[in-house]
Amino acid sequence: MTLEEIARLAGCSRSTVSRVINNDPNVREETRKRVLRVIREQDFQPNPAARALAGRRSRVIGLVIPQPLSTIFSDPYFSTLIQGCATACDERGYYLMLSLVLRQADDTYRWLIRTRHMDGLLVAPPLMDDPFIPHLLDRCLPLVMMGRIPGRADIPTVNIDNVNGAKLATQHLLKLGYTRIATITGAMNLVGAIDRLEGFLNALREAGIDPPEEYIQEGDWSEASGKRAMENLLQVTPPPQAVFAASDNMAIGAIKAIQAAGLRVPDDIAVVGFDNMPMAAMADPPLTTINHQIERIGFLAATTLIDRLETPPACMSDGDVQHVLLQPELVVRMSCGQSLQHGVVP
Amino acid sequence: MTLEEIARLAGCSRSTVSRVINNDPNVREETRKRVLRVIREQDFQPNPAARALAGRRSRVIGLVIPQPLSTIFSDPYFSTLIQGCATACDERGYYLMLSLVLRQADDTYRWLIRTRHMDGLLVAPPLMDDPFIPHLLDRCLPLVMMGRIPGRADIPTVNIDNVNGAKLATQHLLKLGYTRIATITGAMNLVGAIDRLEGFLNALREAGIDPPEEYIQEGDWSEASGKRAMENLLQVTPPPQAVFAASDNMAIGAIKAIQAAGLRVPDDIAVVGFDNMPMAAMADPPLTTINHQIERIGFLAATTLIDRLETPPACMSDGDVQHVLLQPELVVRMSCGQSLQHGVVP
DNA sequence: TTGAAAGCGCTAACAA
DNA sequence: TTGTTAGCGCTTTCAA
Repeated sequence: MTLEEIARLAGCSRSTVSRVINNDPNVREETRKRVLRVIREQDFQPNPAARALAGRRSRVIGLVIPQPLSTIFSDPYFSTLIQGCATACDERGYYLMLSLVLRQADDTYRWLIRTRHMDGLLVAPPLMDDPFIPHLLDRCLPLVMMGRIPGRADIPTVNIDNVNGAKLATQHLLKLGYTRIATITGAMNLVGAIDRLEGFLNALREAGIDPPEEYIQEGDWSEASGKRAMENLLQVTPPPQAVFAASDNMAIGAIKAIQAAGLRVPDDIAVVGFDNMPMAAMADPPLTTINHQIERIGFLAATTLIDRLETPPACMSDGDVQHVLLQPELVVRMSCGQSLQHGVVP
Repeated sequence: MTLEEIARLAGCSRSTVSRVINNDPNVREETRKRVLRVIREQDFQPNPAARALAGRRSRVIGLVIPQPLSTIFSDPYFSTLIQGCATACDERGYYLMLSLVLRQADDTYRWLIRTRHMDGLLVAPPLMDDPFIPHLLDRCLPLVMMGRIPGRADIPTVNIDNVNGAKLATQHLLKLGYTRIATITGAMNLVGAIDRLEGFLNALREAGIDPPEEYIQEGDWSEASGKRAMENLLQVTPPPQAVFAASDNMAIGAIKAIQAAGLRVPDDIAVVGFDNMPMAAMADPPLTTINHQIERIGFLAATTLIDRLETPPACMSDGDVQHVLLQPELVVRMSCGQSLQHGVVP
């Protein structure tokens, strides 16, 4: 089944059918209806290869997650993010193609771009000094980052305010009266980890507190790393009264380390996480954390990219680069040592 | 950059360049070298849309996992499987496209097929009574299943011998002297869960044991479900001396339930898992389990599919349908109550 | 509002 | 072993 055959059945020309398929307004309403009926009757779907060749666009969007496959497929964070991207693509008639970066090599990226298999790229999470970015811009492949990318205001981003989120969490601990507050950071090659650490430090600084170096432990977002980091913190004298972990995963690891040492959360040490993943509410004790809309990030990023792709270059001014910054919110549960009198449970 | 331009630079015709790109043997070695040099110099990559249109094949393979996204992206099982598929595709010059099935609806599958975006499909895990399969065969989209599919010898499969794996695990428990052996099954809408239950029952039957109904608890592969199932088993009188869980996830849930009840593994109740995931070796106590090569399943399935795609229809006889069955092996650790005298640690 | 016609960049049959 | 040529099924001017 081809455009030509649909045209014959609908009693019009191939061009008209093409216009209907592409929502061109220059079609008489009656004609449009007739064509749509035939398309439906025949269960017709235009050949994507032919569309891509003639139209110079594939309607495929790539999603690049510069992390090992094992990370992508174990952290529920990515599942949620991908769901958001996929939903937006689906609504707009695009395909989302997860670009599985098998080797973290430079030429993988180049290959990705040269193949021209996709019209644009969604990338997350941003790395510090990602060698990818310059390549992409060279090749003029439209790109939306899910996360802040330092020093490049020319790339559209959709992001949550990590600095402010970490600040909210830390300020809550301060408000509860803790003064010896430690943090377990994410992997420091990621911009998000840097930002969350900054928010933590900002809050303490504003309270006139300068934490000792040993109170800042680096993790890698995983539960195991949170546990290890907490074990280190328990060795410090004096030990912290409260810990802000940059992810729920790590917060839960920290809780386990505390409990394994025979101490109680929050009575002996309070813990706050970040991300409000499903496991946070189920933890024992339920985890106080920072809620943000991960799925929405994916959705907005994909929408932003598709909008860009569908804007004729003529209408696109340089000032149009979008930077969306979503505000997170504090969710108070039990692990910080306070009942549910503050904050919002979504 | 197009074939035509490469041809001009290499001093030959477009067809010759095309032949070089497609590894056609009918090219003089000298010519081939010259063309390859120009291709490399120009960093040329043929336009995939044009290739797909002219060649009627896209070199894209779809991977369909009929499970919720949250499951796909949390169980390390899938990460490993996908890695295998992706590696094989990469080696053979194919793209692997993860088909994210957002809505588990019938028309999603139809859409997937009609779009003709991909040359073939890899599907796992097989469901009992999957409505997908008939659709696929209608549309003649080549397909390889990763897992057994009951009653359809005409579909190629790559699978591990789940029945035998479960039997090995159960026989090991029998050999250690346990007689009251229970099982926690996977989700019973999956063929693999059915098969593992069958292997368990076979082993007991051959030993002349007929387990009470309450010794068979249904889980859903997740740790939480394993915990719940084990809690049920602890209520049964007499309680089992040993438990075969159809996945490591569930085995670890079971261990936690046993320990939460103040009992010890393996002293009070022995536990055996299935899959030999990384977490199995790290569990406390380390988990006796069934090892099989998940990544290899993915690799072989993709290879099988690509071979089929590249076999001219004329050379393909109906008898060629491949059914690969990999044999799993027992890995003895501590959770079954025996030192490392049997079995193989890979 | 519609149709005719010229490609998009490649593959593959056929001819040389 | 190589070149010529006719499409693949669509989008997109341009003209009517």
